[in-house]
Amino acid sequence: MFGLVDCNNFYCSCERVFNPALRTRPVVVLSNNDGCIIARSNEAKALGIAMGAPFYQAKAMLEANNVAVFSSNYTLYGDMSRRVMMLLADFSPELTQYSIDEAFIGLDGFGTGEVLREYGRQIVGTICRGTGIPVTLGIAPTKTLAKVAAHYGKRYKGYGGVCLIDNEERRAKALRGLAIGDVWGIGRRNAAKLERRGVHSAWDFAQLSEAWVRELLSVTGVRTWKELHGESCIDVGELPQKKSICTSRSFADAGLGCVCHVEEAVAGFAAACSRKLKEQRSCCGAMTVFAYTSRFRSDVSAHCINRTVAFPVATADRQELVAAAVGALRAEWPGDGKHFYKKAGVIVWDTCPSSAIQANLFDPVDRGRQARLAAAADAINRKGGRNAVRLAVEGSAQPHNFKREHASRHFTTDIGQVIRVRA
DNA sequence: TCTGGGGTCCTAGGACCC
DNA sequence: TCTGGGGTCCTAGGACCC
Repeated sequence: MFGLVDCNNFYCSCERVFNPALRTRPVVVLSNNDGCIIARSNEAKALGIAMGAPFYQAKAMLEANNVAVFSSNYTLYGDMSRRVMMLLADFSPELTQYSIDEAFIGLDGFGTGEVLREYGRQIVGTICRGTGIPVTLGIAPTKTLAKVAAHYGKRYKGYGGVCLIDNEERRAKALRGLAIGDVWGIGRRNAAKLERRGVHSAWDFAQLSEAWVRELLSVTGVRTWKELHGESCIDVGELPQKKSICTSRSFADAGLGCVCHVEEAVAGFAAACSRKLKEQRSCCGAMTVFAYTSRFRSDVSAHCINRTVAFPVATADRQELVAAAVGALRAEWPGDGKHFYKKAGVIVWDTCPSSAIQANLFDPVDRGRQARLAAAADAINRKGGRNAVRLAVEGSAQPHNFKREHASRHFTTDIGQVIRVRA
């Protein structure tokens, strides 16, 4: 049996933990740059606020309904996620974190029926008491069915946060009541495709023949189909090293028009990629730098920068990545001063473990010197904070062109920002 | 005026090999 | 008049997830 632990409205719940006055108010959290609404409390959902709605369009409505609005605070959410996962790890020898707010756990050997349900209640209760984050647990013989169970667990209070699909009767009932688009692995496109063919519920989908599903949705669709039948075949597994790593951002207002500003941003993205690569102990063989103008505006001239460079030897070196990114941007910069770039980013790919780098006979870089310099810089940054020492081209490293007007504090990671309790 | 930021997997088609 | 039968690798595009 598998359990899926899913934090309810995770970002909103994180904000509520540190601000009890929010418990009776609807809450939303915005994407980077205060662009879109990406998390909603149940009360906000009830107001009809859509996932992904542009903030500026919803603003008046949010104010009218006394909705509390927050810029995203990933420092806080990441730390709260870590706490949830740490508590969860005590309940099962197999834990796979699937996203910032979700994890699968193995539940074989923890009993069946009421015994298992009671164990589930312990899990949910422990996390809620230990972190203040409400969670739902779905339990079923496959991961897809565990997702289905969690779906019902969230909707019906009577389950007490734990929903079990452990027999044929419950499976059939659950699938009959679930819209096909709500099945894990069936996205918008495929849902529409299936609807057109008269498949409206998860149950309808399960009644199709395997060959039919294979024909329409390929092998990934067949895997979902089998999972709905109770045959476990999706392996979420321990996440291996990432094959590509992207760091990108949108810029506030109309965007950036000067090469020096975009260059500063791109240098920062490359530095972030270097850090992410080192965290997973890998190097990259190539990098892509991109920047583009707003895709929503037809009144200004559009332009897209996109350049890929290959490294002679796979690297994660900050200086080397930043230099490559800046060089690529400059090589593609049009120089007519006509464009305002709304978004830019750096993708590193072709990754390999840093223990298995293929050397190059004609390597132009002095690797020994590079490694010593990087080690010294990393040591300073471990002590003095992430960007205590950085490359000049990265600029202030305090990004001023990202909007965060509704930010909460770093309650759990900065001693200067912890909650003060008055006597 | 303003519209997020990450990832993975699969397939088809083209280029190449003998 | 007629023109084979295997393979691999790469890329772009599309689908999905949170």
